[in-house]
Amino acid sequence: MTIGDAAKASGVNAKLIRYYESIGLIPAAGRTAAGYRVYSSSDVNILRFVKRARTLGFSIERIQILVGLWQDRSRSSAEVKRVALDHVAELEAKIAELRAMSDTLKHLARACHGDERPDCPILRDLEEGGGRCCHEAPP
Amino acid sequence: MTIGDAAKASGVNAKLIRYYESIGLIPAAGRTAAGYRVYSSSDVNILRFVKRARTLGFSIERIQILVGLWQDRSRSSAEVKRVALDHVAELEAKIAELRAMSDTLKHLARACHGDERPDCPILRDLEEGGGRCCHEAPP
DNA sequence: CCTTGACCTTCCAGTCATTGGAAGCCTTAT
DNA sequence: ATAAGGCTTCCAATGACTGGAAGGTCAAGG
Repeated sequence: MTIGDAAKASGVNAKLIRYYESIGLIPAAGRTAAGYRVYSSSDVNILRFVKRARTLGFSIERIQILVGLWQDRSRSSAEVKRVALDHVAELEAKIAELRAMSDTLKHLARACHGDERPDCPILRDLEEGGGRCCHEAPP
Repeated sequence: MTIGDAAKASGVNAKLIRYYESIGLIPAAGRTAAGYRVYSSSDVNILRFVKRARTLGFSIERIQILVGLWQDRSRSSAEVKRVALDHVAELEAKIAELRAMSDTLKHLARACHGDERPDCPILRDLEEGGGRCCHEAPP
């Protein structure tokens, strides 16, 4: 299989396969006499594993660890679970951060007339730093 | 005010202030005879505006627009609201994406014993591409 | 045999919003 | 006079790709 075939079979872009090889995420592929990379079906399996892990938002660094555990027959499921739960914790933290941003903005947007007049609570919040809110009593 | 004073007053790092100037997000500061940047309190206000907008997750590109609308006395609040709601839509899309990742992983982690044995549903999912799930009947 | 087109190769640059460092000038205090 | 600290510029790196240029290789068709 050439890199194009491996790309089709794995769903990972040929360019990205070369990149993954260059950073050491996947082992260096064999070569033909002309220098073309050659892939086996087990190489494609690794690529698919990586692709699925990226879909679940794992960083390249953690995927390195997961691939290592995957290949290690004497791994403990506890190790895998810990890597996964560390990632879940990061995802939840990010979600909470975005949730707070979105809720604040939705609140401000609801208070904004959205007409031709210039008066706008959204800009007022940005101007004042969002320190206080319409629902809070002054100190 | 020097750039260090403006940084303290606005909460924006001096390095970042220079960067914002270099990309044209904020107007170029005046200079002393020796070439030091000089800031006024209205410059600090712009920096605070930018900082607050970044805290709400707006991209630099959208902040350019928001700063423009903020300075424009003949703006309509509808324009501001549209920029804000576009951003909210992006935030919500990102949240949904991360939510799906997190839920899938939490589900897999719950099914994982997390002990010394190598058997692990998380790795099985990554191997198989997550195409099917333990709750689904085979075709 | 030659050309065309579709592959493959490497290397370099750009994305986004910062952050870090190096080398050198300016100001203030001792 | 000198030391400390702040200021200046420019270059490089981050993560995870993506794009393009310049050139080598391969199979089919004329």
